[in-house]
Amino acid sequence: MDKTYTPQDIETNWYKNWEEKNYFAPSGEGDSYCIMIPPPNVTGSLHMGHAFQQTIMDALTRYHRMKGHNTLWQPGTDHAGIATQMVVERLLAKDDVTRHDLGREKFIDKVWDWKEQSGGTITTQQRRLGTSVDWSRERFTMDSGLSNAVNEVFVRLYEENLIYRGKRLVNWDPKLHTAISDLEVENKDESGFMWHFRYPLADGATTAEGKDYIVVATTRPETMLGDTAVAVHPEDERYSALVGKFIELPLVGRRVPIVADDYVDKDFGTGCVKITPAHDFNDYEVGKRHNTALINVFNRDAKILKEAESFNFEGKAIEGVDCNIPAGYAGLERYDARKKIVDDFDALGLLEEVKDHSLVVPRGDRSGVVIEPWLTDQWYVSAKTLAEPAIKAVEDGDIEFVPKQWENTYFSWMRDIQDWCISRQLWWGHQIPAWYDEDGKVYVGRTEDEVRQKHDISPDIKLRQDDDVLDTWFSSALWTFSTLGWPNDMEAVKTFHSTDVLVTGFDIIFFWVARMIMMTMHFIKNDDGTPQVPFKKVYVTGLIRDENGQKMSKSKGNVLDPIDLIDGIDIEDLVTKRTSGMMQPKLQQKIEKATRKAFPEGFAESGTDALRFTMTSMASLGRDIKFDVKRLEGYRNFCNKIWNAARYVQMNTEDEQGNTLDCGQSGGDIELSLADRWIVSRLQQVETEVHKNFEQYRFDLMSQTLYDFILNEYCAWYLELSKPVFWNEDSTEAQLRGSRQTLVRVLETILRLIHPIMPFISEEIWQSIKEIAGAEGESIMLQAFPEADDSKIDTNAEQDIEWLKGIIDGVRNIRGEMNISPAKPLNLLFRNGSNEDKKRLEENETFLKSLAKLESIEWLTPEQEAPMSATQLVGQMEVLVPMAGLIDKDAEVARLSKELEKLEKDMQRISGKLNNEKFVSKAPEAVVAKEKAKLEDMTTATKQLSEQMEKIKNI
RNA sequence: AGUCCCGUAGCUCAGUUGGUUAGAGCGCUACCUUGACAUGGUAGAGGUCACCAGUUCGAAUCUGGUCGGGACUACCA
Repeated sequence: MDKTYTPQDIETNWYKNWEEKNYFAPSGEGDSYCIMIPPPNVTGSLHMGHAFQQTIMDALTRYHRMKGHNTLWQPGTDHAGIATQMVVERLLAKDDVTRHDLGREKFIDKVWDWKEQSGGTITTQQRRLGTSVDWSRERFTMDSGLSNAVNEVFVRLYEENLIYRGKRLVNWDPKLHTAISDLEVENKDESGFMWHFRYPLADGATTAEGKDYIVVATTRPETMLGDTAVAVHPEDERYSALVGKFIELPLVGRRVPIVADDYVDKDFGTGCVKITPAHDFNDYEVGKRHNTALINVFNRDAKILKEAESFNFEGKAIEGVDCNIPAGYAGLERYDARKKIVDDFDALGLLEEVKDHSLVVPRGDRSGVVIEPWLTDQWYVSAKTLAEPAIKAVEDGDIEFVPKQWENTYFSWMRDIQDWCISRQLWWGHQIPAWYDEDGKVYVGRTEDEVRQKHDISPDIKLRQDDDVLDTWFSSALWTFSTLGWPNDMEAVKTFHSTDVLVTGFDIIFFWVARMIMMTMHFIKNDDGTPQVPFKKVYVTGLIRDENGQKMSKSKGNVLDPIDLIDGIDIEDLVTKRTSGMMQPKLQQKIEKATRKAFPEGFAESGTDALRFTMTSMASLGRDIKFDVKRLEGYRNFCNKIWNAARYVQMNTEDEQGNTLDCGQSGGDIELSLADRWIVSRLQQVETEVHKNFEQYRFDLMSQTLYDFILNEYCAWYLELSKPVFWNEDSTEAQLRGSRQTLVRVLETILRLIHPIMPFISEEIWQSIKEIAGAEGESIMLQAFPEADDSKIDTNAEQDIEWLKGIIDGVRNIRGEMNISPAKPLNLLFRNGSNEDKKRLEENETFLKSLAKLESIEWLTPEQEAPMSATQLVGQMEVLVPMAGLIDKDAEVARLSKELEKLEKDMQRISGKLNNEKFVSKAPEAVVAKEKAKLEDMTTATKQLSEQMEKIKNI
């Protein structure tokens, strides 16, 4: 092994080796265990969230593989309809070409070209993380197999009347020219205005107050061109006489009825609401109840039409409705139209008031523009039916969320689920398998041929396939079974479905998790016809945030690239990376400043293992993670520590020529030291703990357990305790063999324990010690995961070590507080010890002398006068360090009084408890006994220490 | 408006069914190049567990409320 730990030297090599040897593929033996990767967007690159989630998935995968399961971690990417189309369009725009110039087919070819060239970015990056996914099974949502599954699902749902087509209001993105689902709309608080308009009453009607107009308030004046009613509350006395009468819509001149509807809030504004059913979701419902027309005034760019279009609620165009658009409006963009409407009302004296108003504005999550509710023909999945069993599965515990509170989120959405608009007016995606004849009649089938056959359509009748494609999430919803070969090849489905756990973020519980549950349960059934869930557990991770708790985003310039943390990056490159492509110089400066302040030196190389360990150590449940680079540094040092511990092991299991020494791998007498028995005992407990942590998805606790054991027990104590054995010329062969064997086997077990989290360093070290550890095999990743053997738990050894540590810590404390050089050997005196103490000292004198750096140890009899000493208590036993020439009197007095003060405080608290009648009578006996024992110990300790202090004071 | 989460050391966080001397990492202070490791070691300082009330012999932990921070959903034109 090299003297220094350099992760770069080992990581990529081992990954290549594993992948080439096909270790990631399922073994074909044992119970199956399967995780489906949440398919990253093919346009994407690796971010901290991926690193976090994939670390967890890989840890689970490696753990189960080592436990002997037939383990599959299924990789792949999704085609990201809008995002990908936008990327390619942007590239084309550089050459001044639009997708319309190319036409649909050529454009799609371009997208595939792009995918071939750049779509692999994220999978290359994933390999750097050490992910043990089965690359031979990699899938892409636009692959023929998955596309086939999409078609199949669409056709079957249509045949079951669970997919339908209709003219409805949708969330229309006027920039991208496509419908989007309600989930893709981000509602943001923004400030705007509330305009109060006077609408003149028709036919000479007047209000109760005698006015010849009523006042409506709106935040979107431009929609008034499409008003088809004015609504008031049925119980609003101010207006009850007007219900059934009309207003005359200003500018337009249309007669519009006044209707009563309890959607209206009497107390809000004037209590009168203009109703524009074709441009507002609430108004749509009101209009429907009163059977008004739907009047659309916008084109797909959200510009005003020359003439409005009228429809009924069946979506049919209707005649006889006044569709007049006043002069000067046609072609105006919606905000220009708004301004003109307001100006025109003002000019007519109909603008009563303008107020500042904060409102919620819907924006497209991709385009960022304001979404327009717009009347179009779209395809929908009727979700209610599908949601029912999906809700039940979680209620019954067939699917469990970890942590559980996310089930609330899931239920609240599912119980009020809306139909899902699945058609998108894009080119990149799964084109909807529906065909229209020349009369516009629709036929749905897997292929055009199937449609013709089924409906007996002669070849000379022209059929045109629907132009639209399906929402990307529609194909993602099939991910757990489409990737396994459904519907054609069911073998892998039978083996691996239901999958075991889904690891994902809460941000896509609705988008993906819920829809996957619905689709899967509808299509995948057990032999007895009961639905199969897509996964049994959903482990919901927190979000990774920046050092200030902000969400990471490119536009904020606060993203961390996991690869930069692994490889390191200097500050100049980091600044360049974060500010490149920024349009605003001001923002650029701000980001540069913040970056330089947060990371003045950039990042040092940490390696994948350290990053992964950092991820798991922060993975507590139900909490976002403020990523702290300092933690990463700490765990990089931890890796270094493991590396050096392994070097120590190697140095003590080889002679100077590099020949391996006898570690008992081929038999021979073995004698174990106290330290050996202790570390083996502790190891069993750690193993049990790690299994438990995996079961409960407590990767943070697992990391803590491993960190603590490796650093504070194996390295800090055990390795030190092994030195006296190896350095003692009197050690027997059996003793040497015993300690060497323990040393190397515990290390080997540690490596297997950390392997799921730190695959590279564990493999690298394992390879160099496997033989002396008596292990066989090509790779640590195929070894068995350690299982605890309770018969190796040795309570006596643990207590003896505690005793030993107590003395050593005591001496170290005196050295530290008294400023005695660690190099100075001390003469130690013991007094007031029990037989147990005496026995322990006899057995462990060499350990003590070596670790506490002692010259000599002597017992004093109780009556023997001790020289002036610094004192520590171990139980009742006094450990004395004579002061002559070493110890400052005042310092020792200060140290003792500090100690006494602490004791006093504790004693007060405890005796308070014990004097409480109720505590003694009601608390469990064991608790009372424990408190009593404590108090007794403290009383003796106080007595001993204060006597000691008096003596020193009186010198 | 509703639902949920969080508030523990200077910072980032653990603390599993109520009983600990409330822990870890980083940072800080002092000392130490000792034959795995200065990417190290040893010792130390640092917390009225946001606040109030209640349940209990006993509360960081359970209940209710207050304050503060955050997330999601739904929104009144």
